[in-house]
Amino acid sequence: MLKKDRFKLFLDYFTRNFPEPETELHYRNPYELLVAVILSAQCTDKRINLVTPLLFERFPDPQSLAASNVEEVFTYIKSVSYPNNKSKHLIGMARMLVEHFNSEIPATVEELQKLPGVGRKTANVVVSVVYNQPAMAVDTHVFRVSRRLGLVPMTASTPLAVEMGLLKYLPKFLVYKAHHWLILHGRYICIARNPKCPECPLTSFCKYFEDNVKTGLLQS
DNA sequence: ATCCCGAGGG
DNA sequence: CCCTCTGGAT
Repeated sequence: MLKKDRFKLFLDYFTRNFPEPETELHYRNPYELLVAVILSAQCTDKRINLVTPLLFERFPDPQSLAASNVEEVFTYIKSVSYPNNKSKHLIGMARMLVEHFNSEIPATVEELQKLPGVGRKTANVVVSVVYNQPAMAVDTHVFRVSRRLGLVPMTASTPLAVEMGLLKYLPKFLVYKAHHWLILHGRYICIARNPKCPECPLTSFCKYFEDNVKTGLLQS
């Protein structure tokens, strides 16, 4: 099956069933989104939403965060994954924002990636959500699901390669939604181990299903 | 036990 | 490329 057709079937299904997917992270401005996304690595959005209200009350802007220290920030985020690393990242990020970016959140992936704790995935989420750019953030779900479905070639072995492969076929106005759709599918159906192929609505065009399950080599 | 919308360092 | 960071929910 041609990639173009796989994309069409994928987009049609989710457009019909999940027309308006949204970020579950709570935020009120670009600064808060950036902080929330940095915290969200290897952690559920619900857990992040539990700690950000107090965190944002104490540190409402980059200046207040930059003036603090890792020990204090740690006390606010100790219940999320990697609180030590993330405290350092948040302080370093805030200080760079104040010193080099006039305390404003950069609008390009390149500039965002200069910030401590901000990799390509986080940068893509920020420009996508805050600045409405057609950027595809490739996390573990997007990476795995895109490859299984056959939306990108198996030779796309890095997040960047998957990102480029997806952008090549996705209409710009659907990039943001496709990101959430791939995550939804990866979280609830196309899970990492023992994907729930029997309940999957996309097996008619899924490459993983075609290559593994359909032939009977894998049972799930 | 396994998984959560990763990033930095070696 | 691999390793480490590291808490909570299920």
